[in-house]
Amino acid sequence: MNLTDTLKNIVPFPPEELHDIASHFKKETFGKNQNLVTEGQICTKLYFIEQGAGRSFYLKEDGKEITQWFFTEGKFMSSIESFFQQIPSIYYLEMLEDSVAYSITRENLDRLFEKYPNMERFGRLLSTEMLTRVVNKLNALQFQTAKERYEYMLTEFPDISTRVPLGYIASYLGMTQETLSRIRRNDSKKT
Amino acid sequence: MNLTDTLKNIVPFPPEELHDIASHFKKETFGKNQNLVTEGQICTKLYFIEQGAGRSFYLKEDGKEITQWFFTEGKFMSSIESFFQQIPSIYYLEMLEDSVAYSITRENLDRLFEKYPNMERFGRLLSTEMLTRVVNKLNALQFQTAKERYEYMLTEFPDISTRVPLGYIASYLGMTQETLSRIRRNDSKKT
DNA sequence: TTTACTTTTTGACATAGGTCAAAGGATACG
DNA sequence: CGTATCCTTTGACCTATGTCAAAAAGTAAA
Repeated sequence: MNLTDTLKNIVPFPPEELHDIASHFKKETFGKNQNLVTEGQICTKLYFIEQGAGRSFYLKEDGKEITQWFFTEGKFMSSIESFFQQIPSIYYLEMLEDSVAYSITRENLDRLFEKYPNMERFGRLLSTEMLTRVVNKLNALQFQTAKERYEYMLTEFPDISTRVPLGYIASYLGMTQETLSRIRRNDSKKT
Repeated sequence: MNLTDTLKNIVPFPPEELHDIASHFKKETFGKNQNLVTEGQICTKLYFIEQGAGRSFYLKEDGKEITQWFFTEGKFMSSIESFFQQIPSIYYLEMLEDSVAYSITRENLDRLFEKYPNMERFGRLLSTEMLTRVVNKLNALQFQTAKERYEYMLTEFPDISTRVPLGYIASYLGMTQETLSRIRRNDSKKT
């Protein structure tokens, strides 16, 4: 799950472009529970996760954390709206495990967009892919029962359920921790 | 709300590019309740709505229609996943009023992507914009009450509530028609 | 291994919103 | 106009899921 392979898989960049692009990413390591972005900050970087896992979440008025998305190895992570529109983030970005990531700043990314039409294409394909994922979640939330939503989540993030606390998953699915716990109990009974 | 102005507002195309791009769109008119795409078909076109309104929806197993998105004047409409990945659509596209649209095929659009880096950029910006809209809806559905979801909808589609049947809006918001009717009643009491 | 802390499970109860059925209102058409 | 059709509202009742509180299980630190 390294960066250059991931780039190549989406757009067939010529080697020299690929090299130039990759050189604009900077390796960073993060500890478990470390925040990359907090509410109100402008998210200045896009991260590629080589190893580890993270999430985006926001705080409701009553202080409860609502998980918005999970990010794992081989995926790009950012507070998308904040990063692309350079506005204060309403989300926190938090690593859930010790992680290794490669980051690129907005300015550098924009330079790459200017320089390589392939890179524009990459950006377009990445955001349409993300769009279809988000739409899938939307469909799950719009009219499915708590149990069906949990099943959707198992297909979207097959391994996350064993890697993060239950409550994070529950809020991601728009239900309480207690409800999710009960769903799991019934699942294991039947099997 | 015409096509060339909309294009120009998103990316500053030079006039000759703009002209070439616009010439690949074909004017089409549709009657109220006409379907542009039905379930199982591959969506071959992207539509720009100059006049009118439409929606995408899917059928649940029990036959109920679930509205997924509304499209109005000045917006692009398509079964996004089907159009971009050329896979059978799980959604219907339906016009809700007599409408005028400009359509472009996937092949022609791809040619424009090849020809003009500006066009790739346009595609990228369009999909990030759509992404943030979808994320907004997601947040509304994930942890808000029926009433709050209705309020979200009034900001996202200010005029749609007077243009389409109540049931279409209710399913868009993940609630029943009866619930939405009750919410509206209480709203008007208080005002 | 004892202590402290975090996460998950369980139980009792409350409630928002769903379901079903029927009655009103609109709108369109012959 | 009159009648058929569609859309919205209302009422009565029900259920999935939320809330609150406590117990249990798991993990880490000392």
